[in-house]
Amino acid sequence: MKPRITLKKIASEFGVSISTVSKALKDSHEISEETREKIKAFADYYNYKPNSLALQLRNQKTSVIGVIIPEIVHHFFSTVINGIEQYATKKGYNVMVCVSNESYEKEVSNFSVLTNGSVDGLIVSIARETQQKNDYSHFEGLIKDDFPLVLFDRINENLACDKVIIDDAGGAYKATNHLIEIGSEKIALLTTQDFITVGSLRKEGYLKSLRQNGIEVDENLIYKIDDTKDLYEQIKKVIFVNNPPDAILAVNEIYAANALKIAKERKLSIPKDIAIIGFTDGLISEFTYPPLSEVVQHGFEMGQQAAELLIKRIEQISQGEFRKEVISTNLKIRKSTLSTD
Amino acid sequence: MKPRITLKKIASEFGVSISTVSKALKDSHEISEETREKIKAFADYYNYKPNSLALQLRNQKTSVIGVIIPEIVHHFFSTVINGIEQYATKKGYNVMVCVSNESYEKEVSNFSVLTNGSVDGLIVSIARETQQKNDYSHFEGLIKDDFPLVLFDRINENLACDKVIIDDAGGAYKATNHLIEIGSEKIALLTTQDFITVGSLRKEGYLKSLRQNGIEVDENLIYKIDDTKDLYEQIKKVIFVNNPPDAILAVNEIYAANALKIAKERKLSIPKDIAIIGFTDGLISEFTYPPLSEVVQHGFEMGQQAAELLIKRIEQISQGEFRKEVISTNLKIRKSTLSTD
DNA sequence: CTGAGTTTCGAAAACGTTTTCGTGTTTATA
DNA sequence: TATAAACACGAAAACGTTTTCGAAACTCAG
Repeated sequence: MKPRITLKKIASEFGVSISTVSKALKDSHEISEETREKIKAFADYYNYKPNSLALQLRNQKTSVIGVIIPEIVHHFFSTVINGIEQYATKKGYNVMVCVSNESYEKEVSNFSVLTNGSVDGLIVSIARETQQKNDYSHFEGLIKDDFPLVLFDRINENLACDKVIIDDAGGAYKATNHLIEIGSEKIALLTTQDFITVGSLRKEGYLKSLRQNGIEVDENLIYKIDDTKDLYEQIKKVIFVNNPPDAILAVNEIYAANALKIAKERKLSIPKDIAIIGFTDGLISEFTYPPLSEVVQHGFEMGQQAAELLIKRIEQISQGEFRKEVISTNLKIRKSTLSTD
Repeated sequence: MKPRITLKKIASEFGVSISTVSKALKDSHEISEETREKIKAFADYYNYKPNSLALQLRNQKTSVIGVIIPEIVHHFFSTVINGIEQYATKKGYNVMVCVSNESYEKEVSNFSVLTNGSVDGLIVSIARETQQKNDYSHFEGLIKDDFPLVLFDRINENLACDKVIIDDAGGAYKATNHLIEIGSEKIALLTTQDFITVGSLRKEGYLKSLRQNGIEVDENLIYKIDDTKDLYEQIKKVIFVNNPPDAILAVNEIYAANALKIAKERKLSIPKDIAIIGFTDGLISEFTYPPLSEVVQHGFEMGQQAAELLIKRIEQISQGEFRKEVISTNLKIRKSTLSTD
């Protein structure tokens, strides 16, 4: 690669000092019209652009925000990134993305790479393994130094930083209410293991709705899916039983889509025999048969919010007092819960 | 944010020079055991880590690779990023992602932001608008300076740089052959507008298969979908006609899924009345009813290949002679083309 | 012609690091 | 005891930029 042209080279070209060149290029009145013009012409010709590393070092500011997510091949997370990216770009920031791959160790290593001066702040959604280990020392280190940090979706309540979550409990509550309204009585919940915060929050919303509607909670109807094992087999056990549930609330799209598929394999009519609704963020729901009703999670807004909170921290527009933004959900009713009687 | 600790601060703490501290921390034999130990202990206690900006500036190397993609909320592209990220991480590089949003202007601005010293090289998939305008001056500027650059998927043949594409023509050829084998005679092609290279390559494969099998090409069966307009309405015109095709090859998953949905709305039996296969990269195909057959594009491998090519350029392992890697596709046959007679 | 003011530029510090080279002190050897 | 070698450290340059401050040189009024 050809070395880029620098102030020094331009300076030596004209036998002037570096400072003169710098000022000339910034149209400083300190430099004579004549000198200015010739320097600018030359710089222009050689397509001079200030080296951003040098600027970042001098200004002690990178204008880059780091994002660490558990996976990137995931509609929800990529939607959030999109929101982050868009807001960041608008504010003159760039985005550096790292993937923890749900691994504690990779998350820690991402932390150490990103927080050595290369980014002004960090937006993180916590890896599964970290939630499982319940070890947040890498976060605490940053927090101690007041490093700008925003958590989203997979958060930890005890960490002192800005957070943005979706209204998990509320969404599950609304969805369960909806199922009850259409006449469901035996509603199974397909949720994650307990240590995944969003899973347990959604479970709470489900429980709240049942209680309010006077439906007794049956623990046997609550299935905690292990994401590291075969989903299909686990969900099969929900539906291929003697007395299957008449409705399913799934905490994500994949669980819901699998449930739908399996229900059809069991020749159940949907939603007549079994209604299905999922927390869904992707494109699957629209194209299943019947299309899946969903709790819509507004990932894009979430990303924007996260970026806004972070940038306000970085630029010291907000100080002290950490905020927790809750992105509300809404129901999109499709044929999987809409009985067409 | 608390300022991070630097060599200078450590030096002044012990009344030694910066160089001494630097050497001590690197276990240089030049420094006495005693001095070394106390400096290391102190640095450790204050969690010293070298400022990466300073290192990058000094070493003239950022160990960051920039990626510019048209969209990020897109299964294929995020899969590619995943491949890039994984390979890059393995080689000690970080990834900076920018989204052009299919816009020429944003692509150009991404270029100028990323190529001012903040990345060692660039991996790009060209924006739709750029392909339409056919203006590649921003690429040519980089190429003139031998800036490490790799194009993937949406490439331009005339640009002198490394490229990695999938075997678009081959995939379409295989898919069309498959449709013919199962007895289809009137095969519609749902493709993109001509300026999208992958679309036109896939069309070529389709045409080749038809010709080889002695089927006359009917231009009326080739539908060029405009992505900026309503897909559903456009695809409806393919199927809600007097004599609908008995097979459809779609150049992406969304077209295929829509076609499937619409065919069912028209009460066509799949694959009996109409077989459908798509170039698909996402999760939809598995969950439609019937599940969609697909030409599998190996996005992850593509990302890895792109990263490998780029890093070899950056590290001057490869020089001159640009390479063009072709990632082969394979067919995944599902019920949408598998007649179960 | 002198003093003040203006114009035009350069030196140097600063950001944080690494590395080469030099220098002073101590130790060992003849 | 003189000399060489080993040891322990510091100064300074380099990466590329911005900015403050100082200083020449020039202009102009009195």
